[in-house]
Amino acid sequence: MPELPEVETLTRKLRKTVIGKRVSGIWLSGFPLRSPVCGTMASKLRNRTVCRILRRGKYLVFELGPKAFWLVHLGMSGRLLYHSGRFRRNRHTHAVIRFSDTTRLEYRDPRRFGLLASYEVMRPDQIPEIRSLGKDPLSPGFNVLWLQPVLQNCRQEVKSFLLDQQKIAGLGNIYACEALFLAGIHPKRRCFNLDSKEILALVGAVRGVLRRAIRHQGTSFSDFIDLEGKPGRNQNYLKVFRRESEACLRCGNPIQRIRQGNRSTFFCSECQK
DNA sequence: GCATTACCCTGAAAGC
DNA sequence: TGCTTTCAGGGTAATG
Repeated sequence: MPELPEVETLTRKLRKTVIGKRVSGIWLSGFPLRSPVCGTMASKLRNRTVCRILRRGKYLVFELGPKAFWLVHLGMSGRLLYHSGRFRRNRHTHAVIRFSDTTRLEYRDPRRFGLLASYEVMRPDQIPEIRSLGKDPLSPGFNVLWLQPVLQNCRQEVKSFLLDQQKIAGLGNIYACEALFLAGIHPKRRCFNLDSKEILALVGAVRGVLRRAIRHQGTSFSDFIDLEGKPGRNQNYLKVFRRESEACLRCGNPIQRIRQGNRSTFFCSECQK
């Protein structure tokens, strides 16, 4: 399940691999993903050169010259794989970008929750999906000064707040659970009830879990692998996520699991108040 | 207007 | 062993 650290890991590897390459052709499966993939995408991007690759929240944005952007979201199970030799498409391959040097970039997505789209806009922030995103938690603007008034006006449970991409862009279930544990905040606490000390702890915890995960090249349970097919290592460092009934690494009490908004939440009822 | 819920999808795991 | 059911979760439309 690619969240910010996994997409950031991919972005960094893609920059080293495909920047400067010219697209000579695009193959599309024709299957719909989160929404249908527009067939004109291939003609819009053909003969263009990848000049910049950005990450915004969990989105990858490829800039291919003036007024040509390729937007990629990996959803739950999406993968981007780089091939310098021969490879076989499988039933979950939904796009293959062929470069003029014969290397290829393959998009696979078994559950088809991802998104592929092209946009003719001047800047990435004119792409609707990007425009609606909230604050990037690794940006300087993600701080107590910004977060405190936002939380004060919000009645949501803090875990649901952290998953809301229109508020904070890039956190998913794994890192929301981990950040709340690190900050010592119960996931069902209402946002407006958090005090300034807790908000300060939350800002630090969110940044901390994301930076650590990027250092470990992302978290891999079953889905995430990088450009060369290698898994991340951060699953070995998680404190609560998918550790139901196991001992809390801080106090020894069993980790609990509850359902919140159709998602599993893992937490320690002793350490998180 | 805001918060919550249901739905899309397929592979893996659990249950029978 | 093999079939059926359940679960996982990101984003969004529908509902409360």
